[in-house]
Parts: sequence; C-alpha cells; structure tokens
Amino acid sequence: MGGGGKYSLDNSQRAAAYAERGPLLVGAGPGTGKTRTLTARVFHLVRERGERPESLLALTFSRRAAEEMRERIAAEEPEIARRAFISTFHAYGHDLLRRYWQEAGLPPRPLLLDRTDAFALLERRVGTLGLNTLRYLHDPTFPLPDILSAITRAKEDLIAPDEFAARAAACGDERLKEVAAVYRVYEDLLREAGAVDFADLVARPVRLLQNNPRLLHAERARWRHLLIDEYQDVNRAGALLVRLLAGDDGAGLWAVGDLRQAIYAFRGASPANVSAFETDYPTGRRTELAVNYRSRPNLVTLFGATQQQQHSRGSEDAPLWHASRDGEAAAVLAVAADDDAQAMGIARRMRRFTDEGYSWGQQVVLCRTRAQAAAMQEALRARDVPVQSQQEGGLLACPDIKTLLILLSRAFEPHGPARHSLPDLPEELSGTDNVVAFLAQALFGPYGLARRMENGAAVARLLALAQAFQERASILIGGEETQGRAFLRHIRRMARLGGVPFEEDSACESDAVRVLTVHASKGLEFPVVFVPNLSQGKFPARGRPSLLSPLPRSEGETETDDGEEETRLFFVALTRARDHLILSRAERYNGRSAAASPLLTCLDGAVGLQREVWDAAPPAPSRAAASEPPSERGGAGSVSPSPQAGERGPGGEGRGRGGQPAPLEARDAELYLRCPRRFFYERVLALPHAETHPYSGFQKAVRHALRAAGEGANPAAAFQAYWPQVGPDPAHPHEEIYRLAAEEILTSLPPETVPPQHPATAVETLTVALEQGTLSVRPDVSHDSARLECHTFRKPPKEDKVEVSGRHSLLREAAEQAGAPSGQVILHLRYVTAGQTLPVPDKPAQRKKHLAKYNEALRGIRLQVFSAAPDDADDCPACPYFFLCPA
DNA sequence: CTGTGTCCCCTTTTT
DNA sequence: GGGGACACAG
Repeated sequence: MGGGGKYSLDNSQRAAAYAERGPLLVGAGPGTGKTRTLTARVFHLVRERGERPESLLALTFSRRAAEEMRERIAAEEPEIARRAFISTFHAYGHDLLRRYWQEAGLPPRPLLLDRTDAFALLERRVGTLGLNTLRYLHDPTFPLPDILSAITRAKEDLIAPDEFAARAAACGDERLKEVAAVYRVYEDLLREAGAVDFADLVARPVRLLQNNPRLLHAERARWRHLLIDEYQDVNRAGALLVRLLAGDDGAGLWAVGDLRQAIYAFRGASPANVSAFETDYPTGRRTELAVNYRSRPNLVTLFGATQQQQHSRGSEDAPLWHASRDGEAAAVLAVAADDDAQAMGIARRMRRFTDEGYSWGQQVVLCRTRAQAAAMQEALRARDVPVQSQQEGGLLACPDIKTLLILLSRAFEPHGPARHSLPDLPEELSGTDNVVAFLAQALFGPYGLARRMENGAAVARLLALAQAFQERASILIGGEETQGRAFLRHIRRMARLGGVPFEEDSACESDAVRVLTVHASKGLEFPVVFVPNLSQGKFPARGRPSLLSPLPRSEGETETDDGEEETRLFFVALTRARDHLILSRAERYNGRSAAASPLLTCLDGAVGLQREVWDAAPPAPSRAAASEPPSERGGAGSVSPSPQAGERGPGGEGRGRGGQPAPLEARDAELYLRCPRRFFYERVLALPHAETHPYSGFQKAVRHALRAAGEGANPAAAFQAYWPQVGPDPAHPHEEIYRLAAEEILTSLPPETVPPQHPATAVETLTVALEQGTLSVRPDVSHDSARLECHTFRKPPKEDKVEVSGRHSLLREAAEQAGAPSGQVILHLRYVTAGQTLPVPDKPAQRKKHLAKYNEALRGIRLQVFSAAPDDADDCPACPYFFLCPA
C-alpha cells in the first residue's frame, strides 16, 4: 500500500494512530491504509506512550487478518509482535476458557467441536429430538445442518436456549419451536461431553466475564489497549466481549472498520455495531481515513458512484475519500452476447494487458459464487489463459487419499463393497482397530504404501485428520462400533457437510490468472480486476432458502439490512482494483436471456465508464473434447472387480429365454438414471453392501402392511410380523423413528380406506415396451386394469398439486399398452404418511419426456455406459460405493 | 398482451 | 422449494 514513505502517515492516518486514549472508531475505506494505521498505532503506544506490549490485545475475526496484523508489526519490530496478544476472537476466547476452565464450568482442556463433530453429536439422537414438522423420513438427519446453523447464529447473537424458545413461541413458528428444543438438548450434550463449539469460544467468555466480577476486573487490568480490526465483521457476542474488556468507559478501545465492506452478515456479523458505536460508547469518537492510495483517480470516482444511493437514503454518512495516485485507468462495462462471448472477451482483454506489460498473475476475476468461479476458470483455460487452479475437490479428490480410504474400507467395513475388490489384507494390517496405527503401518510398514504415494502433504493431512478423530473418539464413536468404521463414517459426514478441505500451500506462485469469489478477495488488491456476470440472478446471486426462517429479533435490535449486502459485495469487488477494472455481463446464459444486474443502475450516469460490446464468437469448430471422457466401463481406479462379479445382472448379459432381453425393473432404470456408475457397482458387478437404508425397509414393511389391509387382514399385525425381517437392525440409531412412523401410519388408517366393495385384485406386474427394451413396473394397488394406485411416503403437496413422477408415467403407459383405452387410465397417488389420496393428472408431454428418460437408461445399460454422473452429487457421501468410486 | 404451465437454475465462510 | 424466463394458448 502507498502513503508516501514507509513510515510517514497522512493527516487522517496520523489523527487516528496518535489519538488520545478513549473509545475511537476509525472509518477506513478500501485502500486507505488501514493496516498501516493500525500498526502505527501499536508502535505509537509502545514507543511514545511507554505502553508494555503485553498490555495490547489486537483482535479480528479471520485468521488471515490476524496473521497480516502480526506480520506487519513483526516486519518492523518482531519483539512487539511476540509480546502483544494478536489473534482472532476465537483464539483469544479459547485461551480465556482454558485459563479459567473451572470458573467456566469446563474440563481443563475442553474438546473443541467443529461443524461435523456437532452434527455427529446430534445425528445418533435425532430420533429423540422431538422433530415433527422437521421430521424427514427419507433422511432423518436432513434438517440437522440447518438446525445447527440456526443454533450457531443464536450463539453469535448471545441468545440462550430459553430466550430462543421464548421468541419461537412468541412468533408461533413450529419449526423454530422444534429448533429451540434441539438447542437445549445440544447444550446438554456439549456439557456432558465436556465440549464447546466454535461459537462458544466467543459466547462463553462473555458469560464468564459477566458472571465473575473478579475475573472481569483481572482481565480488564491486563489489557490497557484493545485494537479491533474489521469492526464491521464483529458479531454481537464479539461486540459485547469488546465492551466488557474495554471497561465501562471503553477508554482502551481503538477499532477500525468500514460499513461499506460489511459482507458477512449472513454468518452473524453485525454491522450495526458500527452504527451503534456512539450508543455503546457515549464518550466515543469517530475519525475517517481520507485518502485512497490504492486505485487510480477515475476508479475512485467510480467507487463513489456506487455509494450515491446509500447516501441519498442517508444510511451512513461516510465521506468519500480523495484519490492520491495518478494515471488513467481503463474502466469498462462490457455487454457480451452470451457467456461464451464474455469469456472470450475477458481472455482477449487479458492478453492485451499482458501486451501492455502486466503479468497474468496481476490479473484476477472476481465472481459472486464458487460455481461461477469454477465455470470461469474452465472457460479461460479453454481459451489458453493460464489459470491458477484453486483447490478443487479437496482432500478426497487426491488419488493417494482414495487409495488409503479404500484400504481402510477393506479393513474396517467387513461387509462393504471394498471387500470384494481387493485381495486379502496382509498379516500386519489385520488385527488393529486403531486408525492412526493402521495408516502408519500401511504407509511405513512392510506394505510400504508411502513409497507409492505422490502427494505427501495430502497423506499428512489425512493422518492429522485421523489423529483429531481419535481425540474426539468419545463423541464420534457410538455403541459397539469399531474405530475404523466410525472414522470412515466421519469422512462421509465431512464430505456431506461441505467437503474435506485441503489447502496445499499456495506458494506455487506461477504466473497465472486467479479466479476468486468476491468474499475470498476481501482485503486483497490487484492491478487488473475483472468482475463478470453482472446479470440478474448471477450477481446478486439467488440462493436456496434455509428450511428455517430466521429467529425474529427482539425489540431494540436493529434489523440487519439484508438487501444492501449485495451492494456492499459489489463495492468490495470494484475496490480491489488498482489500475484497471473491467465489468461485464452476458445477455444470454445457456440460451436464456438475463437482464442486467440491478447493481449496475448506480453506474448508469458514471462518467468515464467505457461501454463495450462483445459479440458472440462465430460458431467455433469443436474445441478440444476435454469435457467428457468417452464412456468408461469397469475398473474403479485401482480396484479390479472380483472374478465372480458381473456374472449376472440386468446389464447386458442378463437375458431371458429365447434371446429376448428380460424386462428391466423400473427401479433399476431409476437407479441408473440417478447414477450410472452406482448402477454398475450394484447391478453389474453386483458388489454387495450390507447396509440398506432403513428408509427402504420401512417402506417395504408399510407397503406390506397396507397390502395386507387391502386384503382384509390386520395391518398392524402384518407389520409386526414383517418388521424384524425388513426393518433396520434394532440397534440402529434411527430404528425407532421408522418403527414409530410406521405405527403412526397404521394406527391412523381410517377403516374406509379399505373398502370391501373394491377389493384390490392381485397386483400384477405390468410391462412397457420402449424402443431400447422393456421395463417392468408394479403399482401398489390395482383396482382393475385401468384403475391403479401408487403409494408415496412424501409429504403431500400444497394445494393438492400432484407432481407427476416418471413412475406414474410409466404405469399409465403400461396400462395403455396392456389394452386400456388411451386417456382412460385412472391413477391415484396415496400420501401414506398423511392418509390422503389424490388423482394423478395425465400430462402427455411430460409422459413422453419421462418415457424418453427410461429409454435413455435402457440404451445406456445396453451399451454399457456407466460413467460416474450422479444426478445429485450431494448424495455421493451416502452411496455405499463412495470410497471405491473415482468421481 | 396476459395468464398458465413448465423448465431450469440454484450463496457467501470463519472459527 | 421458489423465482425468472419462455413457450404456448387465448
């Protein structure tokens, strides 16, 4: 950053750095020398005012920011950096809890749980949490991530379980009431386990200090000066912690922040802390850093334009700042015909910048979402732009890790599919149930896997993961489960909850363009910045809403201005640019038109913004066909199928008599459509897996009981008799959920649902002849050949709008092919859990599409195309073949 | 032009 | 599970 000579400060910086003791909030717009001023403050306190470095506490919310503070201070005086306490809020809180563990009611070294650990804590007990409107039979743990997020948010806002329950009751939201109950249980479980979660690292110190005046006094005496970076990112708990430590008058507080760069409200940051500064600290003063050293003047003017709106609304009266650099920046707004043209335009522009003397590494593309960033990376690479690859896929994408996981699965999942894919384990690898010991032996013992491994960092990371797992064994290993199995389940859990991150030290500073999310770019600056996809629905992005509505705020709390966050994000993106800024949008994405982003309206009258048009590229002769490798078959990575596998199955070889292919069951075709690869493992290789999902056993048993009821038998009795055969293991943590759900359904069966005047005929299997083969399908009930009924366990739709599934289309088609007059087939869908039956409408267009899908499946199976192309990749961690599968 | 059905797309991240 | 774009039908 600029700002004259190395040690000189401008007037506004000096005013901030040399201020008298007393609560001060420094407004620091982008590029105004925030960190320089903060470090100057530290040196001023130590050198000019004789403060001991040990009396300085410098806090911020991200490790990166804390690290930067430390480095900048260390660069000038390592001694101060060592002696002052410079850390994140969480690290400080952790330290405090360890020092005062007794007062906090904790064990000496409490376990620190991350998100996955917390999930595991609730997962086993999900049946006892009292979930009703949040009960999802297809996967009882489905709502847990959202519930945990809500609990985390509550902790960040210092809302205790009682308060949560009171607010939930007040607003009458059933789901939130259930969350309140879970919150209570969760806190009990943490206490029993002697554990805390991340949010506790800030929230619990607040309570600790509030409840222990002696301790509060000691801690206040320890810190004479509090320096807070990124004050706009501080959550409510953090702000209260600061207020407690700063004393009643807050005299020791010196904070720096910028309301315009608050982009973390979604994770609990409360920019309201900035607005409420004078309320929190009546003697508090504000000052502003006034000069932008980062960007060329015409860019600084442009940044100002984005602020006009907010100014007129008077939300915050931050003065605009002066530019100090010279030189004319390119400030471009390009409209591309489509996304292809946009990528082409960016690539071309980048080349031009390299001609002008910029390196690739000085150029960056900032995207709103990671998906957009990934697509942009791909598109630029396809146009021969060197792109620095961000960590893709995380740890699990690493082949070495894959190998080790398959080996673990082979050893610890005795009935898992890996058993059939590998030869027997060597002697030295059997007999241990210690994951770390197993891995160490496999890597460095006679088996010597380490010699064949290429990515040492990844292997080390897996070992560290295993180590950490063992420390949390008391929470993560349930019942009689072996450690090995529990570890593998934990890996799946981590994958499900957002991947297993793996950061290779990005020191590989090759000269390549970087593609980042805007969030990831915070605090950074680049000579040339591209901000693409400024279109409706792309930036701002529309996201999937949570299952839960936010907990209503109590009176006196300021509502966080959600809509403004995207504007601030836009502002952050623009202000990363030092020399040149290229904004762009496409008018069409995947053939669909997209309007300009509303964010662009504030630039409408901006002077000096050059408009460009990027035309569609001429239909390119097909580029390197790197997108999809041709259909792979067989061979899952290093795993070879066992000899007896693939002997029979619906895939290819399985033929009935007379050379006619036997009909494929509809559910097999559906399995193929969900993931051809999984179909391959399960039906072609016939790799068995012991664990069937309890949901399917539940469905089987209930269907059985309903059928019995249709035949006049007692459904409850039929269920009782059948449940031990098809239901989950009685020890399964979710067994009770399903048993109770089934009993609930069967006891609430109204007698007239079994009308004796309409005895269901024996349900016959129907067939559908399609171009590529024949499918067999069975309704749940057939009253006669043209009156069919299906059962579903889903929740009934709103307004009785039945969604027509592929299965429905198939049944209708089957009935017609069997002779029912066209359009006369009556199909009903029974919502078993609600005891409601609705007619399924006949929609010919949809039927055609569905049948085409099935046909495609038949074709794929016939041609043996078994690519790993899951319909929904989120399901992969739950797939029995997760560890075998190369995808 | 206006309503309706249908398809297609789907967050941000730290500790 | 909801919102926008778009393709129809009227």
